[in-house]
Parts: sequence; structure tokens; C-alpha cells
Amino acid sequence: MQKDPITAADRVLLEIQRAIVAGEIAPGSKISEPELAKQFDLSRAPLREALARLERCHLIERIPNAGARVVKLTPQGLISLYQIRENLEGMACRLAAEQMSDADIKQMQSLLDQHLATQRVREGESYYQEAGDVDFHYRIIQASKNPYLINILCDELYYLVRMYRVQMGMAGPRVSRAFDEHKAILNAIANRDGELAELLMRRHISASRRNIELHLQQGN
Amino acid sequence: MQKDPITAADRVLLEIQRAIVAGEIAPGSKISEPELAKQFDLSRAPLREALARLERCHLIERIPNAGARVVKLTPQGLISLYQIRENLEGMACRLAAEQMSDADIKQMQSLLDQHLATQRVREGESYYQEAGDVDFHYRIIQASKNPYLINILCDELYYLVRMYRVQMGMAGPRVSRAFDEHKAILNAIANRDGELAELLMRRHISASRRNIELHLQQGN
DNA sequence: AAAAGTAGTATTGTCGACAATTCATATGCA
DNA sequence: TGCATATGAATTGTCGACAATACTACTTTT
Repeated sequence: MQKDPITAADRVLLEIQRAIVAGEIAPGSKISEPELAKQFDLSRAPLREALARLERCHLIERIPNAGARVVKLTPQGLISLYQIRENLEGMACRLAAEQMSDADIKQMQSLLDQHLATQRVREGESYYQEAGDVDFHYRIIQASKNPYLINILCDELYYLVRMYRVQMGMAGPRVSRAFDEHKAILNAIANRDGELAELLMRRHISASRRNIELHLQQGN
Repeated sequence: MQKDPITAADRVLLEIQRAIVAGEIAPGSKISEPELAKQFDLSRAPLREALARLERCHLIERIPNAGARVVKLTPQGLISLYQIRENLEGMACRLAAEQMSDADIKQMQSLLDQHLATQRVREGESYYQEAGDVDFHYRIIQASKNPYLINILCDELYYLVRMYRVQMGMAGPRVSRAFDEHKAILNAIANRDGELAELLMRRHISASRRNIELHLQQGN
């Protein structure tokens, strides 16, 4: 049983991550190490450690001797991000269909039932669906059992995905459809049909991308 | 025109990277910060920066308050790594077929001719072919124009790939076959057949993986 | 003798200050 | 006026030392 020591750098990392994803720190704005250090009441050493990890999950961009800036969301970047997700999460689905135990699948099905119960009339209530969606994708990825895949998707790309969603206010009629798609994907996995599971996941993410692109054209 | 300032952390990073990939630091061995700092004659601050980046490309594994260890190569890890490569480099190939300019393609063809001339009798001389192979894959990935894809493959996974190759002494009859496969892939790209290019790249990497797995069973 | 506890040592995490570099402003020149 | 240069302020990179945690070896107890 190994402990899980939480260091000062961890705390400030989580806080800044949350703030950037939520858009509380303006995209493109400069990150001042002395200022943040004073704000969180700690030295620059743990802060720099946190910044290194923020760069790792693409929330900031650093230039040697010049400083760090909060990442700027662009339509181009969104497309690049979802291209990767289509491939890797599709792959995760295929692996999950091979790797998941029957017990895991059952647990997952009850998770979806739980989602259905939570979003009561299956309308609006975008936030819960978002959390549920993230949870669903997280579990599929974890079930792939591929450590590099898990690291890339969960540790490096997912914060960006959430940032896009939050700042573009993803909502509307897609939430209930997404739920149905989740159910279809899980069915394919339950039938051990990795090929179909991969295909469905790719379509699911593709649909999600088109939905956000639509918002982009209209809103901004 | 922006300069490219090389910091002390950069230098030590490159040196340790090389040493780990070359196997000069034993896999699984502990990394001592004070020792390395003394060895490279610098403070622990830039060294820790370097360690953070080493963790990023999966060459070391860190545990809070416990220290860092050089990554240990395992057959399982190799499989996981090549699964990802199959998917992502296949994707890179498809994108490259869409994105590369005619000039880039011509330049790439001359690069392959150059490889053919360098490895004179197309036998042995594994190192050159390795360097050429790395170069070929690098260029395809860069041509995809997807920044996240480029980051994942070139900055985070490729050091591990090289580490596996070096420490398992990849060589033998595959070198000339690999060259032919490179040529076929580039042909598909030149014909703007992204689908075929992706398929060929996936097979190319799959064959490479099986080749290494063979070495694993025999040698160790 | 084996296991648990404990003191000592070594390593990592953090701090405050200094050096090197960059950015902003102002100044000089064409 | 416009551009280039130079000066100053601010920021990042680096350093050495201290505090907190983990590892080691020894003692103690059953």
C-alpha cells in the first residue's frame, strides 16, 4: 500500500488547471511567475514544477527566457485535437472490447443507467451530461490497459478537451443523442465486437466535433 | 526571427537522454539528484527541470518524495508502444498524403535515393538504416501538420522507440525490406492515396514490431 | 528468530537571493 | 517622422541552504 503524498506543487497545479479550463485566466494572457507565486503564497520552485506540468497538458506554452502564455483556442487546434481523439479513443474502444472483464462491463452498464436517471427528463442539464460523458470516456480509456494511451488521453489531452467544451458552452440537443451513442458503444463492447466498438466511437467523436464546429460558426 | 536560447537544463537533458537511450545508465536504476548535479557541475534546479522533461518522454518514472528511476523495458511495454505507433503514424501518413506539397514529396524521394546510396550494398550497416528510418518517419509525422500528433510522436514516444531499438540491437534482414516499404509508402503519398498510405504504414510498423518480438523470444 | 518499532542518514521538496536574458521605454540619428 | 540603438526595469534561469519526507540499520520485544 503506497501512500499518495500531495505536494505544494500538486495543489497549485490543480488550482491553475481548473482556472485555465474554466476560462478564469484569459487565453493568450501571460503567466507571471512572481505574481502567481505571491498569489498562492509559495516559492517559485514548486510553481515552476506546476508550470512544467501545465505545459505537458497543453494548457500553457513556454518559451525559454521569455515566459509562459495561456494557450489560445483556435478552430484549427480543435480539429487537430479531435482528429487525434477519433483515432486514439477508437483504438481504446477496440482494446476495451478485448480487455474488459464481464464484471467491468456490467458495472459500466449500471453507470449508464445512473446517467439516465440523473439527467431526469433527458433534456438540458448539460453539465451533468458533460461530467457523465467525461466519466464514460475515461473508463473506456482506462479499460484499454495501454499505459501510453491512457497517459496521452487522460493526462495530456483531456484538459484541453474540457477547456474547449467549457469555453464554447457545449450544450443543446446533442446530450441525449450522445447518451444513446454511449449505450451502443457499450453494447458492442459487451458483444466483444472490437471492430464495431471502434467504428461507433469514431463516429461518436466525429459527431461531437461537428457539433462544436457548428457552435463555432454560429456563435463567434 | 526568434533566437533559440540553449539553457543549462537543455544541455544536461540532451546528455542524459542520450545516455539512457544508449543504455549507459542501467534500466531500473535509481536517479540521484545530488549525484547527477555534481557530475554535471550544476545546481539541482536545472537538473530537476531536465528530469521533468525526461519523465515527459517516458525515459524515467518519478514518485513524489521517493525519487526517479530509469524506465525498464518490457515486452508488454513494447507491444503497447507499437500499438500506438501503428495508429498514430498511420494517421500521420494519411494526413501527409493530403498535406504535403509536391515539392516536399520530391525532396522526400531524393532523401530515399540518398539512403539507398548510403547503405551501399544494402546489407548490414544497421545504424545508417536506423538513422534513415528515424528520419523518414520523422518527416512523415512533421508533414501531417497536426501539432498534437507531432508532439506525441516526436517529442514523447520516439526516444523510447530508439531505446528499444538500440538496446535490442535491431538489425538483420529487415533493413532492406524496410527500405522498400518506405518507398511504397511514399509512392502512395505521391499518388495522394491517403487510405493506402495509412494501410502501408500500419503494416510497416506491424512488421517492425514482429521483428523485434522475434528478437525478444530468441535472444533473451 | 521474526517482527515491529525507533533512531539516524540520505534524499526530495521548498525557500530566498543572485545572475543572465528579455522586454519596454527613451534617446539619438538620418 | 521613422528607424535604430541604448539604457533601465522586470522576468526568467540558476544557485546554495533549510525543512520535510522516505529509506536504512539497529534495537527491542514477543
